[in-house]
Amino acid sequence: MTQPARRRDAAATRAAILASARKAFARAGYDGVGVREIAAGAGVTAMLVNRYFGSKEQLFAEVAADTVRDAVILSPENLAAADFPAALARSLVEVTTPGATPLDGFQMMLRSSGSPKAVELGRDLIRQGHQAALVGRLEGPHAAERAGIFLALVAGLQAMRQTLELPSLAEADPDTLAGLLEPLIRVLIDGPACPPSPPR
Amino acid sequence: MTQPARRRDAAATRAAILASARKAFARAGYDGVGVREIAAGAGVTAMLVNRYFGSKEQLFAEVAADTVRDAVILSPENLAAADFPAALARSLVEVTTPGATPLDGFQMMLRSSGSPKAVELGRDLIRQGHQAALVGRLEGPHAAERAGIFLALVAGLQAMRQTLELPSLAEADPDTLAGLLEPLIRVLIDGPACPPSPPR
DNA sequence: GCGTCATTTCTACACCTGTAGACATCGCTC
DNA sequence: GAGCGATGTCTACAGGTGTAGAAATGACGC
Repeated sequence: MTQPARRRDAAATRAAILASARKAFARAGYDGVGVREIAAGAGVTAMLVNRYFGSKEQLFAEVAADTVRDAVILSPENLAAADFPAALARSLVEVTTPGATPLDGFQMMLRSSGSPKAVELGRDLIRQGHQAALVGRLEGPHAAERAGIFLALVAGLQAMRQTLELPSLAEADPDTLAGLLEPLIRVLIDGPACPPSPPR
Repeated sequence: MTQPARRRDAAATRAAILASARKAFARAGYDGVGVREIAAGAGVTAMLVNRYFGSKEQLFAEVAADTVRDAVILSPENLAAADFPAALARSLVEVTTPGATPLDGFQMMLRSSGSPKAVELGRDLIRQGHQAALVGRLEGPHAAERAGIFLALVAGLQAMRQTLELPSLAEADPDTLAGLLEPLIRVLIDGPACPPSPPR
């Protein structure tokens, strides 16, 4: 199964454990996966996991921090996009597509939400990572709340499309979905442009 | 601790177990709570739970079905409201307020999303319960997708406000939040009224 | 008052969990 | 080639899980 090419390489082993853990945590959540299973996915023994990361909890913390760092929705490209709402809508659909799992961070946190420690960790990571980046990009009042609503939309879509696999969203046409989401996000970012006064 | 008033009452005992399970599942998710804990909350023994419900899984199924039946967002009053989007926004904020837990169904499903069986159950319940009701109320194209997006918004807000307790949403002013959500929901329900062509 | 059945509890069993300590083995350096 | 530290495995342990069967205890009808 696991290629025995790497015989004794601490860095590679560590990375293999991290990768296996990330996949496993995203699939089953903190409580849903055991250390032995993670270790088997990396081709090592359970004890080695604790030897490298101290404990399952610390391993989870490291994985969670990685997922936040690798986030793609609020990437520099998107944050600098000319049409910010459109870029967000497109990324949002891509990132929550059932098959692909480029953004496993949110799903991992949602699936781990039964564990208080995982929740606490996730709150801090999301606040310091995603929310801060988005608030910096928003203008107008209630930036924090609006950023939070956007993050809620991300989390909810992820939950409904990837975790719960609600058919109407999971099997929807990506372009249709993006087309429906774009005006929503536009309202959230630019404000309800139309009722008070037609801009431009 | 638990009042020994009820000595031998099958119906009351069953109800007590259901209530305890509902609270426990909403708090910690399917995997996060044990049968013994649920039983203790109802003042009985663990075995009685299995005797009444067959297994932990069947107990969860019954609890989940109850929460869907008791849902309040898509209540008949809201579905018949003159200003549908406004009513939804108001209920949405109420229902996802951190302290109160009137809608524990979504939170329960989110917290239980590590368990495949719980997920499958939740998908069917949400589809047959909430989504069907909302689709029936929507006009225009892509009603299923739009209903799904709204449900995603509900789930996401619940996750961010009650489960993760993201400060910018959990501690936000309810009226501010409702004011921000209303135009979003309006776009989702009435369509982007302004750019293409004023309907009606 | 007593039999009888529903209601409840006790004991127990495999199984799984995260983690600790002792042991083995590989690979580099001198 | 020998030594030695790093790297990895084995065995084990408490504790917890859901669940099955047997035993006991209550309440009701005759």
